[in-house]
Amino acid sequence: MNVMNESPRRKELTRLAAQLFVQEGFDRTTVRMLAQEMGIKSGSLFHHFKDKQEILAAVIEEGTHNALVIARRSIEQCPAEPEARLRAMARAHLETLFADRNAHVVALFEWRRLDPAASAHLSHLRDAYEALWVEVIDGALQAGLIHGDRFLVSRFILGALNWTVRWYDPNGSRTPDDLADELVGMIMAR
Amino acid sequence: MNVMNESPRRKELTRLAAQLFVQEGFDRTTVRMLAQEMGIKSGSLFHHFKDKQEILAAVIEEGTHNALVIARRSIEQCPAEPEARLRAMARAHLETLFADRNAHVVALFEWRRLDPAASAHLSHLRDAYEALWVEVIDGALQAGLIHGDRFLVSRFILGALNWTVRWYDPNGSRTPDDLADELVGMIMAR
DNA sequence: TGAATAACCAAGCAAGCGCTAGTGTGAATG
DNA sequence: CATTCACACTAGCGCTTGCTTGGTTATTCA
Repeated sequence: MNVMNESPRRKELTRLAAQLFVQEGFDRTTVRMLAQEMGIKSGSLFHHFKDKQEILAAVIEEGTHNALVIARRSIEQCPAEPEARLRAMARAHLETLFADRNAHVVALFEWRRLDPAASAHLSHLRDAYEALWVEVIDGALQAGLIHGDRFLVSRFILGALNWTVRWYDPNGSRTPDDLADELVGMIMAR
Repeated sequence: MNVMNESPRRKELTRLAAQLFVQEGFDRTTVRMLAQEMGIKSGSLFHHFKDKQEILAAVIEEGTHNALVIARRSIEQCPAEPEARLRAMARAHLETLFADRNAHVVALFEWRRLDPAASAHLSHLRDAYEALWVEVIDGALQAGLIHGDRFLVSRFILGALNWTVRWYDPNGSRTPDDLADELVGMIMAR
C-alpha cells in the first residue's frame, strides 16, 4: 500500500503482474500464475505483497502515476496553443496504453476490483489526471476549437481513447499517434 | 447454445443472470449467487444450462440480438436524413445499455470470457450490428456531416458510447437521449 | 387415471483458490 | 565470527468453485 515500499524487485514483480492482468483479467489471474511468471513459488509472492489485492493496488498506482507524469511532461513540452495541447494529451494517453501496454490498462479496466480502502487511497491520482484533461479541454472550448459540455466532452474523448484497447492492433499499419490525430481531427469544428 | 432452446423459464433466468453479471462481473458471479437470485438451488441451474459458459452465451446472444433489433427499428422509423439516422443509432445504443441495463452491457464488457466456439457462433450478430453502424456513418461522411476514416470514426463513436456505462448515473438529471444528442453535436462539422 | 415430462432438491466430489507456517539460504552488517 | 536480513522454498490448510448424481415433486396431456 505504501508508496515508499518500492524495492527494485517489487517494482519488477509489479511490472510482470500488470502484463498478466491485461492478458487474463485480475480475477482469472491466480497467485500461482503470477508466481510462475515471476520465476518463484506461489508462497514467496507474499513476502513482497501482503495479499493479491495489494498487487492490484501496486499495478494501478503505477499505471495511473505513469499516465499522470507522462501527460504533464507532454503538455509542458508542446506549444501552448489549445489544439497542440489537446493533441499532446491524446497522444500521451495512448502512449501509456500501448507503448508500455500494461499498468495503465489495468488501472482503467480493473479499477472496480480494488477494495474501497485502496480505491480511496488512489482516487486522488486519478482525479489529478482527469483534472489535467478538463483543463486542456476547457482551453479548447474557450478557443472555439470544439463545442459542447465540458464534462460530457471529456468523458466522450476518454471513452473513445480507452476503448481502443479493445480493438487496436499494435502490429497494424497505424501508430497510436495516428489514432490520436484522427480523434482530434474528428471532433474539431472546421 | 441453441437459439431454439428458449423456454419462458430459461429466458427469465437469462434476464436475472444478466443483471448479476453487470453488477459483479462474470468471473465473480458464482453459480450459487445465480441460483439464489433465481430462487432455486445451485444444482437446479444445470437443468436449464449445460454449464456456466452457456449462461454467458445466452446473455450475450440476448443482448446483441436486442441491440440489433432495436437499432434496426430505430433507423426505419426515423427520417432518412444522415443526421437523424446517426442520432437514432446513438440513442438506440444507449437505450439498450440503460433502459434495460443488462444484457447488452454484458455483451460489450464480457465478450472476452466467451469460449472460442461460442464467440464464433455469435460473432455474426455483432458483425451485423457493427455493419449497421458503418452504413449509417458512411451516410454521414458522404453528406459531409462528419469527417475522418470510416473505420476509425465508428470505433471512436462506439467507444465513447460504450464507456458511458462506467460513469453515467441514470438517476442524474441527464437522460440517455441527452447524451446521444451531445455526442452527435460534438462530432458534427459546423 | 396414469404415464410422461419438466423442474427442482439434497448431498457431495474433485479441483483449484488465496494464503500461512515453518525452514533454509547466501550476502551484507555489527 | 556471529547476527541479521531479504528472499526463496516446502507443504498443506481451510474454503470455494463449477458441476454431478440420484431421487422427488409438480404439471401436462392421452
